[in-house]
Amino acid sequence: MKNLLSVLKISVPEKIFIKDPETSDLGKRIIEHSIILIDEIGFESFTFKKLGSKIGSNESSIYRYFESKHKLLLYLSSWYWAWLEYQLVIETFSISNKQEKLEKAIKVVTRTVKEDNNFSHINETVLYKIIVNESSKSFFTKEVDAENKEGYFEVYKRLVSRLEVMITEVKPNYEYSLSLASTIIEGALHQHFLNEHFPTITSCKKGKTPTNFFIHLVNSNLK
Amino acid sequence: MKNLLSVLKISVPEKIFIKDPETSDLGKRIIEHSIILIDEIGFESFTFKKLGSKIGSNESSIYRYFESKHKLLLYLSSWYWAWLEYQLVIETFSISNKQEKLEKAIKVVTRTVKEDNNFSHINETVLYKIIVNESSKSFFTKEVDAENKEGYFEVYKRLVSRLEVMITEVKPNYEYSLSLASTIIEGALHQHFLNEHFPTITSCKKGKTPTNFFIHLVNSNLK
DNA sequence: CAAATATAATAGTATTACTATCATAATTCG
DNA sequence: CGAATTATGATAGTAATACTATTATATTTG
Repeated sequence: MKNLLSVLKISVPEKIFIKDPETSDLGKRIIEHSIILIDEIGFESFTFKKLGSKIGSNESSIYRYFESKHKLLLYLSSWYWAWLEYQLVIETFSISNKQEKLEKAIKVVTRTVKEDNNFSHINETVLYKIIVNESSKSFFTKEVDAENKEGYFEVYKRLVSRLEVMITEVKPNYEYSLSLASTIIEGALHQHFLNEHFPTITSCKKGKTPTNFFIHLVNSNLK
Repeated sequence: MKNLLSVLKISVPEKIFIKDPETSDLGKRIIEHSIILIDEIGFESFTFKKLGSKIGSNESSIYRYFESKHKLLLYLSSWYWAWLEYQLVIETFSISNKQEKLEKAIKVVTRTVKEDNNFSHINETVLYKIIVNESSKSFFTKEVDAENKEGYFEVYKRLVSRLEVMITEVKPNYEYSLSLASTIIEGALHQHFLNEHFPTITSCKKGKTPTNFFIHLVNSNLK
């Protein structure tokens, strides 16, 4: 994976940023440390001023890359979903058995990101924590519909669609494949959150993972 | 329902408020209009100052009821879950067939709140919209664990537990009943959100409701 | 009717989420 | 190489936010 990604670039919708952070050293430091800082203090308390002082740069310089911290969150989310999509595609590509392929897909989209793949400045393990805890704030806004029209959520929607296709392959006449796909992806994040903060309302603990839960759910559903 | 609730009072954990808004006219107006205003402008743009001018009262007076707008959101969420719990209990109480009872329970917790039951100053239809769009912000914070210890999420967790009990009644040896219960409750909100904002990634449209989806899912799962 | 309590009015504070301007450093290109 | 362009930094400023504090005025209760 490391080798492949050294030639590929995770692609995020262009309208999300003013200047592509991948094109400069400062840009990369913005991304790298925004992930760390948001994880540390939470998205609400996160400001460009604080980030600036963390990376020894200026607030105004960060504004040259992102219009607002909301746009930065959109960037991080899109990046994560694109990265997951990439993994989904390569890890299922060569599997011809439909059932097996779907099972692998569920594994990929529901597993906890624990190891840092660090082919880049982005720490995926920490980014994953942000996705679990903060990413929904990127769409629970009054501007969702306008931003959706601008294509800000394309990557996420494409990932759901890819999973949906695999579900439909296994059970062509199933009426709720899209809802099942979106439930798996969002539900896995939610179960991870519950495991960490509200363990009394999740079965996912001691070896029982969200992956186990969703594979079991899908298997008995599509039989 | 209207009659029963005129003697009952929806009970919200006491630590959430400074002064119980149910005990005064101003308090009730705060709740009534905060729901309308949050729905109108979104939780981010909502302020006590704006609410004050809407209800012809003063910012400082609202602070005597709630420490912060975050606490107000916790109040509204708890109120909603308590109201749902109440409906869950009465609507399933007399059903002795376990399968049928569970199905009714899923209906109650996944249905769209469309009609206003207006036994009180609270418009449940609008409150439901807030739950779909804003309520997750009440737990996606750096203070969740501390607030969880204070009991702020008790009502929500109790609702999940009640559903879990009914699932276990139908299939005692099922390993993931808690995760299934939490997935149904959170997942239904998510599907409602998708239906409104990202219709391309949900099957729930034109007569196909989140209720249909989850009932189908659970039925084929627990068979 | 006095005392207690609730509400309103006003002021003040540190911080936020920016925008604008100007200076300086680094890069590119003829 | 030197000029022009572009990127970054420093500073200042603004309206709004999320409060706290104080004092005044209603309203309720005993």
